[in-house]
Amino acid sequence: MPANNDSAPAPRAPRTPRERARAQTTADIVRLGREHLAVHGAAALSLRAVARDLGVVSSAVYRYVQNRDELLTLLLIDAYGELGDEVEAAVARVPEADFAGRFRALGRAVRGWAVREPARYALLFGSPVPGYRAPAERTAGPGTRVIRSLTAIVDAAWRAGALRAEPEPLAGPSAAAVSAQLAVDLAAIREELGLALPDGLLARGALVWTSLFGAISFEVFGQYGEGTFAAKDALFEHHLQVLAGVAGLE
Amino acid sequence: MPANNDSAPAPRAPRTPRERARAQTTADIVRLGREHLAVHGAAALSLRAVARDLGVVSSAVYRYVQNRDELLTLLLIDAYGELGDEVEAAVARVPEADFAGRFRALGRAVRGWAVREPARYALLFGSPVPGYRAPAERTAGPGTRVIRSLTAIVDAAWRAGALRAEPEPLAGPSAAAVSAQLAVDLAAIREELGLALPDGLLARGALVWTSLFGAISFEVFGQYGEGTFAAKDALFEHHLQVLAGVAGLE
DNA sequence: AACAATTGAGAGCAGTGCTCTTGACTTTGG
DNA sequence: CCAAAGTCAAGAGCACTGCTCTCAATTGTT
Repeated sequence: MPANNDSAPAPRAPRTPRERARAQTTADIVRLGREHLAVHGAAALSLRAVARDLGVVSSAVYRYVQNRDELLTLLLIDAYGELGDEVEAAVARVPEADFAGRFRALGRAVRGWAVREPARYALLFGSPVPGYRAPAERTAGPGTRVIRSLTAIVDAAWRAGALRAEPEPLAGPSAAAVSAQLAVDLAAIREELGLALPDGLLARGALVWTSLFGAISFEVFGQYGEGTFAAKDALFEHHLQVLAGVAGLE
Repeated sequence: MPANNDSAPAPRAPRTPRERARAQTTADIVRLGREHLAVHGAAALSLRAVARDLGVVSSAVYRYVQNRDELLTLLLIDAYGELGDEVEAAVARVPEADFAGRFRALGRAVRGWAVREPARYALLFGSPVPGYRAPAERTAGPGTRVIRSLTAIVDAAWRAGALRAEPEPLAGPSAAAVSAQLAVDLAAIREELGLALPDGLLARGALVWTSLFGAISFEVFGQYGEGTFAAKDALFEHHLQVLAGVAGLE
């Protein structure tokens, strides 16, 4: 698990043996929960089943985890962390100046993890689990690592003057529909992420971002149909290529 | 509910009063199920709750619906039907020759329905309900109406020679990754949908297709964050504009 | 060693999907 | 017209879920 961004009474390195044992049990619960999640899916995640696997009665688990939702939150953070680690590592493996290459590496990393961990991917990017609301204060940090990586790549390309062409400004044929609110919202995002990208490229970045996850979700969630489509790798590579162009990279 | 594409012992117009009563009760169950689905989500859909609303004991519902999965399937078909109706109507409202306009109308129709019916959208395009497998023989027909509409638009534009430019062939910079299998798969799709589009445009169509749903899913599933982003309409219009360009329309 | 905090077990409540039996009702055939 | 056949709702019951509460035992600390 990666560094969890403070906030909340962050439990630090356990000193007493009690704290050590407690941390160990909690980690075991998360580990078993992760396994159940991977096998049976989020909505079927059962605290009682985890307790059985832990060799303990169900009520005992509630000593370590407030309720089912809290376990889901722990698993959410856990998954965000693993995905973030893999994506950042994959991006770092490509030379800093190869912006399109870095983008493709990011896309492949996300897809690779998603295909390997469909249930956990569904927890992060699929339809929300009914009745569960992720606490923003705990998931916002780890949950934005991938989008930060993506925008960092595009922004670096922009600053380096390596963007293929200036895309059409936001006010184009559908100028009437483009509200001033959008410029305000984009400015807020630019501020928050410390970017230099102009509006048009920022909006295109959002499209590339959602498109990437749309393509992956279609594959992971089986919308392509069962086995009818075999060349998913090749199609995804094609999509990465086109999306890089949409972002202005290349 | 729209025409359900035969297959299965399609129950025709009920003659006897028994059949009439039975059909009425089944329709009531679907209606109540739809309401529960819209309010509480798919995974929380409870046959017992539907029975309560129907003013009947839980076991009685099993006379009309085999099990929870069957009700889910009925709701799936119901939702596909409604979405398909709305999309086709929206597309038909735009002149046949305005290909880009038809595409945008399709996108807006899908998004409008999705925002209005998030739980049902999630049932169709979100993460799969654990333990539930949609029976392909019953959902394949109604489930492909939107993609058929989309490909029909692009294909018509192609046949009319109205595609802005010939996009790069599939074998580009990432030629090595583009397998022969992809050409085979694309040919199968072209055959099945009766299209004339060349490989490159077909692949781009798939990207546009998944991108559209990626953008909508991000909005519907709340990945944008709560209220932090207000100009979703304008951003979506921008995305439609860019995606039309990706498809080769304009 | 004594104390207090922590922990696990167990019972219990309310909910779920689903099955089976039972009794009543409706439709149909002779 | 009446009985057989078909249909239906109700209820009990099983196994599962999340979660709470009490009680006893363990365990670390003083």
